[in-house]
Amino acid sequence: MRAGYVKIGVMDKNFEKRYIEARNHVIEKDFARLNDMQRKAVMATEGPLLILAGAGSGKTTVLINRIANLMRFGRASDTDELPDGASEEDISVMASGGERARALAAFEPVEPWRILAITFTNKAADELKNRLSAMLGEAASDIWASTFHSCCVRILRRDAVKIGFPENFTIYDTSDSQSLVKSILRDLNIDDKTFAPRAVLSEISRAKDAQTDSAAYLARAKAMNDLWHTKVGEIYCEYMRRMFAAGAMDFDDLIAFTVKLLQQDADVREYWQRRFRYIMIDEYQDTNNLQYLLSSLLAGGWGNICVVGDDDQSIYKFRGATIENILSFEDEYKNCRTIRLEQNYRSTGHILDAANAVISNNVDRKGKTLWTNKDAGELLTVCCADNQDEEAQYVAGQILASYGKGAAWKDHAVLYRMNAQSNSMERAFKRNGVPYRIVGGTRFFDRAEVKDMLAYLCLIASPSDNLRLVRVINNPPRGIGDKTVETAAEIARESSKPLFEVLSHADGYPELQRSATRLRMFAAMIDELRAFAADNTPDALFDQLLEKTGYVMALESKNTVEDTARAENIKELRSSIVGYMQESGDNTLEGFLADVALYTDLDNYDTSADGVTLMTMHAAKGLEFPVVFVVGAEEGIFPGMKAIGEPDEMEEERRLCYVALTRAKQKLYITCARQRMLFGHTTSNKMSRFVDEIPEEYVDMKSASRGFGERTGGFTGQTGGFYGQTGGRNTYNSAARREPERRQRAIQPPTPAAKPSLPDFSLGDAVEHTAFGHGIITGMRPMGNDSLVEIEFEGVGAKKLMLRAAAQHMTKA
DNA sequence: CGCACCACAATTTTT
DNA sequence: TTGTGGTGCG
Repeated sequence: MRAGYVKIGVMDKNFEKRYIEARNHVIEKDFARLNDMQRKAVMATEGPLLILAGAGSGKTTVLINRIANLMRFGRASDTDELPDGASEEDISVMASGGERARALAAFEPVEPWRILAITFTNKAADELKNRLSAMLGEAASDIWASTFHSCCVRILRRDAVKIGFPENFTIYDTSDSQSLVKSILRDLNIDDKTFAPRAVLSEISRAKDAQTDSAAYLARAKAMNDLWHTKVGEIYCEYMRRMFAAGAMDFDDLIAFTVKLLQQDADVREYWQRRFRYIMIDEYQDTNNLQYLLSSLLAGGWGNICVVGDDDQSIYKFRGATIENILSFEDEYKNCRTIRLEQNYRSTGHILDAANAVISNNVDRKGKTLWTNKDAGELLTVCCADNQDEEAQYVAGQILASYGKGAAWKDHAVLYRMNAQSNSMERAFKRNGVPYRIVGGTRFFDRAEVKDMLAYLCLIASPSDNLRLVRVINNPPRGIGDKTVETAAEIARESSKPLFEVLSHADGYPELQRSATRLRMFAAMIDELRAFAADNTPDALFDQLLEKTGYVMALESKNTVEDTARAENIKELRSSIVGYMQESGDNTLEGFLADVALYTDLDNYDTSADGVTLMTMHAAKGLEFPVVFVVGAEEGIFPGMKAIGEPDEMEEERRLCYVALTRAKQKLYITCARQRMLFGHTTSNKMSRFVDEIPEEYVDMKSASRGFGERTGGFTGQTGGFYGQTGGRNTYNSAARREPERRQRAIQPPTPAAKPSLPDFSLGDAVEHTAFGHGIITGMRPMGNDSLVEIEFEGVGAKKLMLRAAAQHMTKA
């Protein structure tokens, strides 16, 4: 009981209660569209809050509405306090509703810049920002909605000096770190087989996550007499030394140094703790130790920390996420409230039941059961194909049929465990004329040419960046060989001058005599560009850079398809520079470079283009599609080989399965292949245990096999299917079970060779296609033992299809 | 110094 | 099977 309202309380014991009720009523009205649990989460503003949000339960909606609540009503929805001068009249005004009621209900509305919302990906942060400004307008732009990393960069930009870094520190991405480790290995004469850069880096990363600095790491390894770890410790030390010398931080450092800064500097800590009154963290199940420390440090002032997550969707253990953070949140924050969001708005009943059934096999979880108001919907379809090509053909066939019934291509997604599995899918889609888009693979900022140009820009911005210097010094070729660079680097190290300095005065070193002119010219060019950068905007600098370095010229002179694509990418990079300047209003090169290292998401897929989405199950997290195909459901693929026999790993795979299944809104297919060729070897695997974990009553079993249901384009005529008939869908293993039919099927090579004759279509034929409708064959060219046909479809236009595949979905009209 | 050829390995991925 | 990285030759 606070002094402020005691006098009123004495006068009327009920007043306080009635006031709060009226106030809550007003606030609730603003969030009437939420369900009870969601609203509860929105209105619980004070203190630690754990929101366990199941897949598709409207998590982001809750986050956004919670922020809206804070900004409109402050902590009114979650406090017993009454404003000074609260009166009986206020209650009646609030009861009457309207704008005045809302104004009265507000209790210290929160300024937007006091709210921090942290996500993992730029995409999620952008989505949050967009939805916030849609709901709250202009004021939303002052909310800190950012990723862990960009949040840290903003904090570090202010005080990096306090931990010994220049405020314009550069950020190394993973491949920068890799090259740095590689060059360290070379310089220290360490074998890169026993000390694979990747493994070393992940060890360093783990050390950083545990807040073990390089000296401590090395000391401990030495004390334990562990050779491998000692060597890694040495590499770690050198790595940090060079990072520091270059004024660079890697992704882990951004967080580790921010944590360090906050831990050791009370002024800085208090500044931020005072500033952020409300902190929200999305995808909390994906946080690692450092991120946990960061969040609790930032929340240390007001203690208003709200974490949102789903322990069942924790699928990033391999990159350091510790599920313990969410599992132990309630122990960590004793006065914590926990709210479960279990109503799912995404999927139909059977899909949810299946997902629930699968995930219930995990032991280590908070426990949650999704439910829905929707109908049971269609049964899941599980389909076994003979091999991966047939599997892909089946998927393509189902999609064609679905498209034929009016669905858009982009309503469909194909999810696989490994990127390598996309190949067969891609081929099948090409054969059948299904437009598709692959998400993932090599990202824009990982392309060599883009990295090259960025390296130039980094070098211009900071002369001490040896790593980037080495990358571009002979790119395009300038007659400066590795040997020369090596020698120059040696000199630089011994005289402890920046490498760039040595190049500028190359004539002064006899060892560099031979290429001195070339080195000097390179240095002069960079100097010139640097001078240009001083009084020009980054986009102008970029143009200048392209011209001076001759990079694009070198590409154009080659004139192959790849090089044209590279030139395109460089243009794309230019537009991202312009984009940065427009969006941030900042036109410094340093600003752009800092941003770009964190913004790898440039090829964020445009949802406008209509096409089937192909991606890994990991990449699908957070997305949804009306129709989802989970392919490669085989032991050894999914769950992967590495997980079998490892209970923890298996649980993670199962969570991945849960994520995959819950992506589907209306229809879910699970497919597998009896035999699969992967990495050049053919294997035959059992059906995934995850399929077994789905109760049979939710599943329609099918077997995709040549000779069945060809014309219907998807074996839809075969209800029950092979395993349905035998009732033994839980075990198909050609070694263990010996029905002749099965063996025959497994052995029979389902190659086109088995069908030597081409389907009977010829030039000029009118055809009726499941998906594309009526058309005329306007072209036909033999290709291998197949034929490439060109068909002019009415309303759809010309399509190039492979005859064998197309014939499965086509009749002569 | 550039190019061609061979060996080798290959979950999952964001920042 | 595919992509990458290292080596050896012209």
